Amino acid sequence: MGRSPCCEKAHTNRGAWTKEEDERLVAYIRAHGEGCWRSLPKAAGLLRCGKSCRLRWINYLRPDLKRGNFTADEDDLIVKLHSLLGNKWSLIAARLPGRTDNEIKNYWNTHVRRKLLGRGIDPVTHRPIAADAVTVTTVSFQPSPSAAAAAAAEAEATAAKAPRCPDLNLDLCISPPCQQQEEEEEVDLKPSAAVVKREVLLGGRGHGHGGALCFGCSLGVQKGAPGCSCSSSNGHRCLGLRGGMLDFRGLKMK
DNA sequence: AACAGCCACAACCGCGAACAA
DNA sequence: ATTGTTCGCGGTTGTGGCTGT
Repeated sequence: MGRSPCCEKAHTNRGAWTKEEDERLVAYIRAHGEGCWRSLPKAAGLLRCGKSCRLRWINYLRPDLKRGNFTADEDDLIVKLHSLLGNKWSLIAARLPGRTDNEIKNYWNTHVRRKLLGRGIDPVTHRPIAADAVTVTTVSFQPSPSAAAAAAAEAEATAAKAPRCPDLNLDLCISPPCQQQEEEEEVDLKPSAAVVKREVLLGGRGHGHGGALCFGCSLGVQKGAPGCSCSSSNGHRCLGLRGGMLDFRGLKMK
């Protein structure tokens, strides 16, 4: 059947946005709010596809964007979150107020990656490059809770032997945006106000839940099972993966 | 001053998930 | 249950600016 194109390319502008286009887009969203990107360009009088408008708004025009250089704290947090989440830029961005996934992705590829390589750390595995020849345990998730628990146990055992990020607390809790999470020794994962608005995040579209997520839970361990220390009543839908388990990096880091 | 190479970032593309009909 | 549409994500590309020769 074939996939229908996202827009009629023949009649849309492409490339860099002009100031006028920006102004039109901002004015329209101020007046009508976000949403229905497909019809937005026409309604706003823009010769752009909806996708392009969405990107432009999210990555550049949104009023809550921070812009400017990344701070050392942000830098550090990006590294930690990347070691935990991999290339899940949207999830990482959700924890950095005022930053977009695209911005973080670019920052990672241009600065952080190089910095880690310079320190002799593999930016993919977050391990010393020389140690990469040693076994790499792939954590893959199965629907069976017991298998997931086994995977979690294996992952924890592996982490104990060769932590991917030595200063990373693997009992890290990742909580939905509205979650108050102030536990000791936790990475500060407070959400941005902008992010709160987004449904996606760690609860899936419109399916957020209020519990904190422990590392075991994020690996697919059922609530209450050994290895789970979170307060969620929904053990599996951690990290927004509604239909199944988080394929954590076997879930391969590309 | 002109050119080449590099770098950073904005924008695009393709795919999968979610949702509606 | 199936099919089509829309949205969001991650990878990749294009381009403008900067620096060195």
